[in-house]
Amino acid sequence: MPQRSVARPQLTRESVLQAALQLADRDGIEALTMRALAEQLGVEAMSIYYHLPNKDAILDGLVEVVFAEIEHEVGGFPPPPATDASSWAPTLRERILGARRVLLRHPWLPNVMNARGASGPNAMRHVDGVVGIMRAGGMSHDLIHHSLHAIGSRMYGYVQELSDDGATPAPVELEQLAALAPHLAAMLAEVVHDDPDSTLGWCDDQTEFEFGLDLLLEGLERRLAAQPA
Amino acid sequence: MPQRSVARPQLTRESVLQAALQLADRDGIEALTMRALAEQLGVEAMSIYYHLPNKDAILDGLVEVVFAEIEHEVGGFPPPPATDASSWAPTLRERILGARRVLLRHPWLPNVMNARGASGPNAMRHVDGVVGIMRAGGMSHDLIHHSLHAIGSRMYGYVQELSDDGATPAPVELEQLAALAPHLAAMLAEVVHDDPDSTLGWCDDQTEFEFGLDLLLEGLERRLAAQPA
DNA sequence: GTTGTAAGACTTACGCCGTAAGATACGCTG
DNA sequence: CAGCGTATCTTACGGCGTAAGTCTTACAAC
Repeated sequence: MPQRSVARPQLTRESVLQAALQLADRDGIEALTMRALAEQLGVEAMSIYYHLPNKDAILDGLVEVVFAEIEHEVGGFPPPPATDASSWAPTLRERILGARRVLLRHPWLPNVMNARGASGPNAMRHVDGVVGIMRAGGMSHDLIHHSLHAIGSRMYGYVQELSDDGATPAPVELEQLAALAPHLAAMLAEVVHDDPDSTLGWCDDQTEFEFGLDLLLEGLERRLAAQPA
Repeated sequence: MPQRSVARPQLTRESVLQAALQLADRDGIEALTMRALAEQLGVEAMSIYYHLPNKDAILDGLVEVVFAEIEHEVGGFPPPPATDASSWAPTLRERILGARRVLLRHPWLPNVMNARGASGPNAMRHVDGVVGIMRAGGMSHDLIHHSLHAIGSRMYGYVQELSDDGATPAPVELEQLAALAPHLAAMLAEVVHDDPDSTLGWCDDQTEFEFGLDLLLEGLERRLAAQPA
């Protein structure tokens, strides 16, 4: 009846993801169902499956789309080479605040990342940029590693420190990673190598948790000491 | 046929919650469906609804059950009166690590709290204990307020700093809260009062976010300075 | 032109989910 | 024995993700 004219795609992976983003922003992530998404696209639900294999792929795609938005917000993921070694902290601060600005536009995203992870290329390059900034400031890979855990909640707007596995990258994956995120790959290579029993769970979650906790407690003690009596 | 003998309850709110806890721990939170839970209890799904109004009530109940477990782990929520004002940080540290020990046994719980919140009495008394510890250390209510936001992710194993509303308690609720969580209520009374436009969203999320972020960045700068060259 | 092929949509249906509505079995009190 | 409240079961509905198969169209080869 509606006289659909061609078989050239009006539906694409990109248009689906963009519609999904709009729908989630407008009505919340729980309103993002295959049927609702199809309706927004003027199409039947099953038609989406030609372009994306399942709903999880849509969620993963959304994470990547938002990281692309973050990249634009912070002016590109490979940060400009630092001219001043002491400027790493303000640089990092601005980068994290920029990411937060984007996440505030998509407040449902942290939950999606929490459920599905954030291991696409854009997310990786974001982390890589952070590692690069810290590296330019003179931090060791080991300290950077701890720092990533500590600021994780600020980078992503959430944190799940209770993960049961550290998601050890296989050596093969590590090579692929090097092309995409060289700083991150270098850090992993060194930190994993240092740990003799690196079969799995190469992060000691308890240690990382206490590292971040002590950072905060020390800071609070200084704030307390500076408090007007 | 199975000759169920009595109408005296074999099912209770408590037995349902305990079975739900077991099921979530064993098979993950996504396996916690009304039908699976009923089967575990040797009962039909709809029978559960006599004791709990819906599934969300079960999730809320689980949060409270786990906070009771935390209370037991840390030796009671009203912390013992501090003998030494400088001991607040180690006391708080131990309390947070204790909570983490419990959350590690129920790794699905942070996600539930993220989705459903943690506003039951046990959760409130937990926060109240933390406020009490900080208060005994000499912190102002204002500083305590900031600190709660900063350590939120450590207290709960997660953080959702992107909430859109600050959940302003109505004055009536505040009275009820005072009975349950006096330290927390005192803090809220003061902090909310200080803010002239306290109609809703009395926390400035951006300020709180930057407070916690700067705590971490300063700490990392000190770690970097202490790093062997 | 006719026909083959494959892209890109649609149709139908299945097994899950939470739960509304109501029926049923039992013990207790009059 | 009648009636009532309690606790459980039965049935069914609408919505979910998606497996399987079908239909329409554009285009290339003859």
